[in-house]
Amino acid sequence: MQISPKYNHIATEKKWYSFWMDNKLFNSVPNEKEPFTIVIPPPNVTGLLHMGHMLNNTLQDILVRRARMLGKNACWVPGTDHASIATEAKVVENLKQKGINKSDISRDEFLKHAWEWTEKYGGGILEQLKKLGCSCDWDRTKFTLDDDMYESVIEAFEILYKKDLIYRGYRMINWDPEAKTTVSDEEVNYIEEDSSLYYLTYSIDNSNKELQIATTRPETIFGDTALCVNPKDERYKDLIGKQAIVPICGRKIPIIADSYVDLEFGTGCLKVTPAHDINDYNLGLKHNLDTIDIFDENAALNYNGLHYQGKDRFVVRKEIEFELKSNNLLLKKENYIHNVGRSERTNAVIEPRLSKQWFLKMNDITKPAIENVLENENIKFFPSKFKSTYKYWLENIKDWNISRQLSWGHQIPVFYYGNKEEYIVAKNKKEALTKINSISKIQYKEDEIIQENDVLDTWFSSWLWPISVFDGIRNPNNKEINYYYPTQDLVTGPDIIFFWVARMIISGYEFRDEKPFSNVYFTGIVRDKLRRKMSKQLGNSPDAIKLIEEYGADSVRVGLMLSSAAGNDLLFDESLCQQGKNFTNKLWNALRLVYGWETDKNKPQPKVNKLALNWYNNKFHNTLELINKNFDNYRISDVLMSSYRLIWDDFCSWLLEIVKPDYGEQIDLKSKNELIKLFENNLKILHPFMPFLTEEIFHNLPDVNDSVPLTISNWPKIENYDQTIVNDFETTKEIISQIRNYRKEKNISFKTSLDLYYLPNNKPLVNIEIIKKIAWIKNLVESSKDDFKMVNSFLIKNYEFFIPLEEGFDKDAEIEKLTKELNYNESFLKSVQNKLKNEKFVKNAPDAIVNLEKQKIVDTEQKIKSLQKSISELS
RNA sequence: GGGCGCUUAGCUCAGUUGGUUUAGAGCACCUCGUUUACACCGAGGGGGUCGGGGGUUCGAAUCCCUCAGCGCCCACCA
Repeated sequence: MQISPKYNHIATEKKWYSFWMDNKLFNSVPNEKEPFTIVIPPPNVTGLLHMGHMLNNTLQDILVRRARMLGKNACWVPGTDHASIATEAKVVENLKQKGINKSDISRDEFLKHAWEWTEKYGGGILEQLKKLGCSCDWDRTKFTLDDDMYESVIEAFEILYKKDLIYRGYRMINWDPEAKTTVSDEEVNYIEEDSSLYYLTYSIDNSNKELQIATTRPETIFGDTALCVNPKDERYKDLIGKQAIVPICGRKIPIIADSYVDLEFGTGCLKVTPAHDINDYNLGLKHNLDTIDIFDENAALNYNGLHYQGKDRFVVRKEIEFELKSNNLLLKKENYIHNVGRSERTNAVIEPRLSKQWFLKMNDITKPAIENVLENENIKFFPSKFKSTYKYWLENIKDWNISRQLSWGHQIPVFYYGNKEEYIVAKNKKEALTKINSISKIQYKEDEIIQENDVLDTWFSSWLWPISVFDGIRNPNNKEINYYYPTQDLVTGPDIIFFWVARMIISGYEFRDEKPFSNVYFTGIVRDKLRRKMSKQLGNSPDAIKLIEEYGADSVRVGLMLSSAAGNDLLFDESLCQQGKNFTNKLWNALRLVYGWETDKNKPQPKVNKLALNWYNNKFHNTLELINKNFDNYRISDVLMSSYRLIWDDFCSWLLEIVKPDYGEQIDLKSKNELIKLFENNLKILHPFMPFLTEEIFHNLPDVNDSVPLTISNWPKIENYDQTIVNDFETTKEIISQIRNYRKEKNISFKTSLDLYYLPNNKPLVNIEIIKKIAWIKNLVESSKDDFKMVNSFLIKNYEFFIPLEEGFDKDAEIEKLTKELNYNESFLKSVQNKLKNEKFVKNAPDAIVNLEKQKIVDTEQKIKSLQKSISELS
């Protein structure tokens, strides 16, 4: 059998993913082993895989695969989120195209459409994650609107309601007059727009005085319920407490004082419209003002708008400007630029609007979330800098508005009866009816009670995710939740630290009195080379699946991980995938090389091989120690880079080159067996990053025992290694580099054998056999300087080596080179000597540091001596 | 406006609680090389006064102050 010269990632990935699935290698059930659990941040059910998902899920897969190899019971729970706002928007849009208006159909009909949509487009993202190689336990796949998940959310609402943590109250929300729905703060874009500032005149009751105010919204005067000035403003002091008359409508409103008003802005006098501005609303609350709503759901004026009733607010703005002007009530109009909130979806100008909403009291339940992250580190953040963001939010936490005026989601389990202001909380209508009739004098019929129309904020189901996927809300003592909870790692973006991470921590302690996870790894945002966020509009986001198809999943994974420190943005460029692909090519060819070797069972192991293999084994465990440490600190990019260099440089460029038999020669059995073992270990540490390629190579290694697939094999155990062997080999590399450099400078072919001379007082070099083989050294001659005319010398650490000169070398250039080096060493020596002359240094610095400096002097003096000799020799 | 953070080689970033010679890596770049694993390669090389200034210290990329530039989050001035 032959190994294909090119690695076929398409066929290989398909083959191994099926193999892993068929053998249920990713499945997990509670057992006696230590659990390692990750719950996926559930992507939008109808979403498609983008670069952010790729980064995030690659990381999770790396952590899960390593945990599995460490012998833990690894369980990665996949699933999707119903994403109420986004999905409902898509469904509404789709219906619109079919000529159906959401407001014309019943809730049940709408939900039917929404489910059809979800079934048609849902779950695609999970299939894409399989292409990436994600080792989720797919039998555990959850969707936030599955019956059991739905019930968990309703149960959680009930529990919190019983604890008196949920209440109904007013809140100013963002109203999209075009879509006729509320939109969340996140869906409002504030854009700087040209506008006008109108200066209006209000007359004062029982006085001939007038007052000027500045406003961008003259059409809202119908909702005015006060004028407000700063109490320190001398101009208006005498007017405070008097009544002003609203232009056109003639209503009397109080003139109040509040330090909120900026003396410098406009006229220093503000008109207060509590129904249509959040700041005015707060002023209204503080000063007990009336609230007059002047708009209907289209943001046209209602009956409060008098003769403007039925006209759109922007039409009214123009017409009222004319009316005010003709009545001499418009003093002036200035150009003005300010931020206008527009709906992300319809681009309509958002109207702030007062509305009844449901809230969760947050202040009472955040204490453990603060203590366990900030005071003790029961939950660790990587990087830890996000702790300050987290802290700031928790310390300034506001009650959570959990209701959304949508249909797609968990319908709030509140049932109204009687005057529709009375309500109870129940799991369903039947239970609600029983409850109501047991407390009410009147006996209601089923059609006389109405369930709250609103659904819960999507995050209200997400915050329960680590608990609800194991059914820990409904059955708090079931076997699964007790085994898998708390989970170990959470991998997510810092953009949802408040929406999701903090709330999961809060809910974990609230519902289970236990953290939801031990570590949070924050990824950065994937950007393009120009640091722009990847977005559909810009079209700068590569097609994730196309990348996988072109480069292979392993190459893309490596590309993503090469430069992704926790919390750092990833500046993605396809060249990163190319680098990943080059690495797969390198590994594939290492396999091809080893695969092609013929073995001689009777050949004794050459000393060179023994030295090299022993070195690599030590180097491997030295690096493995670093890798394990970096894994523990979630320095995943560093892990990959260490592995990359270990395998490319140390394994391929050094070890394989040394052990590689000469043309026509065979390799001895012992070397080959040892090498295969080392190769296998390399594959293991790479497996979490490159699962497909490593599994494929592993099964193709000659004479390997591959009865256990790499995916469930054991992570290499650290063996004691000898640091001096590792260090000595570094010296060896340097010497070989110097010899190569010498050849290059002197234009000597690498095939030409050289003699290498060394001084008798040199310490013997352990790896001299390797130097001879790799650097093509014919003879190693112990010598004294008098023996030969020296042409070049190179000094590495404490060793001195010489190569005899050919005829006709450039003597002056050689002297110049040596003199340059001499000068450097002399000035270096001086600086070290000065340091040691400093009594304070010698007194205060630790002995180890001082000794180090002393050693520097010894070494440098020796170098200088040798350089001086060489120069005089040449002159 | 309030809060948090960043600034180290052309680019992306390490630098583990101040001390291992002259601050590291990957990529990119330059030179040479098609040798039977790999040109998706090999060998070699150049490149940084650690954003500016000041301070603490025997010693600062690392700690403090200050200035400059950049980024993110929250609020969103009528």
